[in-house]
Amino acid sequence: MPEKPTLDGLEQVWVARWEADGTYLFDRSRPREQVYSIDTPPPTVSGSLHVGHVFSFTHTDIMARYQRMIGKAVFYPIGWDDNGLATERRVQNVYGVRCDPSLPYDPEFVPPDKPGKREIPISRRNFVELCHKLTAIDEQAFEEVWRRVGLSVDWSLLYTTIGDGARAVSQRAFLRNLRRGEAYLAEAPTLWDVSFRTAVAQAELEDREWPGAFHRISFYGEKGPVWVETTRPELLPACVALVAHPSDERYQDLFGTSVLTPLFGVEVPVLAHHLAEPDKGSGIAMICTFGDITDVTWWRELRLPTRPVIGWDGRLLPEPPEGVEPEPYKEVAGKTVHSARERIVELLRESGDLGGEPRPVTRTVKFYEKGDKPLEIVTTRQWYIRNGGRDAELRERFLERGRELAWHPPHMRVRYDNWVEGLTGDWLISRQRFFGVPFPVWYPLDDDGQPVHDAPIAASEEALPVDPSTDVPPGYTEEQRGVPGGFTADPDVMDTWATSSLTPQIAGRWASDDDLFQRVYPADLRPQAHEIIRTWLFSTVLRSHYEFDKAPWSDVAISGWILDPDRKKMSKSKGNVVTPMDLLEQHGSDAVRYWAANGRYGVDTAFDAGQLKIGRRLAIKILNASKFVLGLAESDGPGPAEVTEPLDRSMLAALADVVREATEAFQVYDHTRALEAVERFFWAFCDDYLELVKARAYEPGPGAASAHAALRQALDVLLRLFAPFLPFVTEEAWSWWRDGSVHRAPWPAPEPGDGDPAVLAVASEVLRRVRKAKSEAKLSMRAEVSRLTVAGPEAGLVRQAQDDVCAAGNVEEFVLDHGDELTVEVRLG
RNA sequence: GGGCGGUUAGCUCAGCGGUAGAGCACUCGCCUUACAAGCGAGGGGUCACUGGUUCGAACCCAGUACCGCCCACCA
Repeated sequence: MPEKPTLDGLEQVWVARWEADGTYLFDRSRPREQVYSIDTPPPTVSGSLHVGHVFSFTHTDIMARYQRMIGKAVFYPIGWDDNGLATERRVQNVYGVRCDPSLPYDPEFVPPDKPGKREIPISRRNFVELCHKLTAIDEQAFEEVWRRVGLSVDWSLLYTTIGDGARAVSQRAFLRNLRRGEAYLAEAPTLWDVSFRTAVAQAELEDREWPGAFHRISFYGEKGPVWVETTRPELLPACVALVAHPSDERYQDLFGTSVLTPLFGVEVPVLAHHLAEPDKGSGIAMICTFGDITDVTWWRELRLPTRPVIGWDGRLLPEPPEGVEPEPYKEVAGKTVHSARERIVELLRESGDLGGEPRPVTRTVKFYEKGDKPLEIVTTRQWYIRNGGRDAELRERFLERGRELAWHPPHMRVRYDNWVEGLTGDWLISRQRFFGVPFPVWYPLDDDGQPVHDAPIAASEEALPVDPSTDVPPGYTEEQRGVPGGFTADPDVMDTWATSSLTPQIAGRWASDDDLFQRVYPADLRPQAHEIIRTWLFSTVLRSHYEFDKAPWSDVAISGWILDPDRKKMSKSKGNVVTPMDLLEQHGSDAVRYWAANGRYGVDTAFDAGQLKIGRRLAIKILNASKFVLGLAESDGPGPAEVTEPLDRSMLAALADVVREATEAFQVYDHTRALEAVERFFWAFCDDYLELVKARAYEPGPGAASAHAALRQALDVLLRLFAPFLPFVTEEAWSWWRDGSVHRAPWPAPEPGDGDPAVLAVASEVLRRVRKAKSEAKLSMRAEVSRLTVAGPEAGLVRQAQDDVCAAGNVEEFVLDHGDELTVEVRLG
C-alpha cells in the first residue's frame, strides 16, 4: 500500500496486468444460459474515435463487468469496421490515389509521401492493398484508446469486417438469401451518387437544403401553351409525360390529350395522378426519367416509357434517348447537369419558351449521406434483399420482431417502427466500389459474350470466401473467363451494412465454429446509437430473421449523443471535438468513465468538464478511504472479528440496502441509478461514518475490533460495487489486500443482518447539528462542545452511538432528554 | 406534414401524486493524525405556459409555446 496513493499510471499498470492474466477471456466451456453475449458495434476505423464513442462504449463495458461479477461468462468481442466507402475515401485522401479497375497490378507501386495535386490512378489490387495498409494503422490507434478506457473486451475475439471470417460469413449469408429467394438481381431506377459512381440505399439518404430555381416553360397543346414549372429544365429531353391532379379544374380538358415538348418537339401525354399537387408551381408537373423519386412512382404507376439522359458520371449521355432527335440534343450531350441546365435555359429563352426569368428557391434535395452532390436516378442492375418495403405481410413480421426486443429506453422502438413502416422499396445491397466484400457469383457468357444475368453461378459454401474476379466458378477454368460461352465475375461489392448486419454471426463464428456459435447466439445485448436504428439495427434483425427465424438479441440499449455546450451534436467539421486520448490522459480513465456512467440510455448529454473533475475526485477518495481502512486493522488478533457495535451494524444494514438497490438497477439496465446509490452511500460513509468511528477505531479494544471488521466488510463490498464503473482505482485498492482481480470477484449479495439503519442516520444528523453550530460560530470542527443535549423520539437511537457521537464532536458532557421531535442543543466552549 | 423526446437552482441533471433535490459554480469558515486534488456550513427555484382531474399536481389529462431528434412522394 503506497504512502500517498495516486491515480497516475494506474491505467498502464492494470491494462498490462489484465492482458497478461487473461482477466477478460471468454470461457467457452459454459452453456448458453451461463453466458452473457454482447454484439459490440464495430467502429469505423477510417474516421476517428470521438468522445461519443467513449461514452457509449463505457455504458456497455459497465454492463459487461456487472454481468461478469454476477457469474456470467461474458462474450465481449470487438470488431473494426474497415471495409467500405469510408476507407476508400480516406485512402484516396491520405495517399493521393484513385482506383482505376482497368489498370494492371503494379507490384512495385509505392504511394508518394505526400498526396500530389492530381490523384494517381492505380489498379484495384494496388488500391485494396493500400486500404489494408491504412486500416491496420488506424486499428492500432483505436485499440490503444479502448484499452486505456478499460474496456473489458476479450481481444482474442477481434474481427474486422474485411477479414476472411467476415467475408465468408457475408458471402454465406448472401448465398442463403439468394437460394431462398430473399435476395434478387433487378434492373431498376436506382438512387445514384455521381461522385462516388455507385448506387446507394434508402437508409443512406439524407435531405439537404440546396439552391435551385423555378423555371416556367411552355409546352405546346392543341389549344395553346401549357405552362409548367420545373427546377430541372435540363431534364426536358427526358420528359415522358405531364401530370396534374385528377380534380384540378384547370387541366380537365387536357387529360387524355398530348402536348409537344419545347425545343425537342416530343409528343407526351397529359395524365392525371393523385400525387400531383395543385398548389405546387402551376399545378402541372413534367415527368422525366428520372428527376426524383416521385417521377419513379409516376413512371411505374402510369406505365410510361423511359428516356434516360443522365449517365453514371452525372453527365448527359452522348446520344439522345429513343424518340428524341439529335438536334438540338447535341447542344447538351456530354455536359454536366449544371452546364446542361444553363444551355437549355439559353435555348428556351431564344425560342421564347421561357416564361419570365428563373426564380431562385432553396429546396430540399436527397443526398447520399457521405456525398457532396445531389443524387441522380439512374437505371442500373443491382442486388436487392427483400425488406418488406414492397410486401406488407413481411413488413408486419419485421415489426413483430421489433416488439420481441427489450428496448432501453422503450420509446426508441418507435424509431424502428417508423422506419419499417416507411420503407418504400427493397434493400439495395450492391455497390459499384472496390474495397468491400465481393458478391460470390459469376454469370455465364452467351455465344455473343453477353452475360446471362438470369442464371448467376453461385460459389459453393465450402470455398468461401471467394473473389470472383480471381477465383473460378465451379465447373469452369480460368481460360474461360471473359470469352463467349465462358463466364464473367459479378463486378460489384456489397454495401458495408450488408456485412455489419451480420456482426453476431461474424463474432460468434457462425458456420465455422458452431460449438462457439450456439453458446453466444442469439446475443443478450445490442448496444448502439439511435441514428443507426434504421441501418444497423434493422438490417441485423432482418438477416437473423431470414437465417434463424429469431431476433438476434434479447435487449437493445441505445446510448444518446454527446452534445457540445451549445447543444449541438459534437462533430469534427464543427471543430468542437475533444479527442478521447487527450481526455483520458488529462483526467484519468476512471474520471472519464464516471462522466460517461452518469449518462442514461437514450439521453443526449452535454459534454461537461465539471463531471470529469467529480469523477477524478471520487476515484482519489476511494484510494484514500481504502488506505485509511486498511491501515487500521493490522493489529487485530487472529480470525475475523465480530461486528458488535450498533452503529457498525447499522452501517452494514444501510450498505445492504444499497447493494439491493444497485443490483435491481443493473437488472433493468439502469447503470446510472446503480452508480448514484453507491456513490451517495460512499460519500456519507466517508463523511459521517468514518468520522464517527475514527476515535474508537484508534483505541485498542473490542470496540475497535468491531469497527475494523465493519470497515473491512464495507470496503470489500464498496470496491466491488464501484468496480464496473471505476475499474482501475478499484482494482488498485483491491490489490492492496485481496488476491485476484476485483473484476473476477463475485458481485456482493445484500448481507442479512440485524442492524438498524436508523442508528447511523440519526447519529449522522446529530453530528451535522454539532458541525453546524461550530460552523456558525466560525470555529474549527475540533472545537470542544461543553454540553450536548439531544431530545426527541430518536434519542434512544442516539444513545446506542453515544460515545462515537461524543468523540466525533469533541463533546464533554452528553445529556439525553425527552421531546416530541428531534432537538439538538449545542453548548460550545 | 407525421412521430418521439425535452423544458426543475447560474450550469449539468435526478425526482414522476403527498411539505422542492444532488453535484458543480458562488459565499463564509476550518491545517480535523485517510484525503487541503480535503472538510464543514450557507445563500439560491411562482418545477415553460394555460386549463382540467384530485383532499392534494413538478409529477396524471387536454392544449399552447419554444428546443432537439427521427421519418416523409415538398415538380
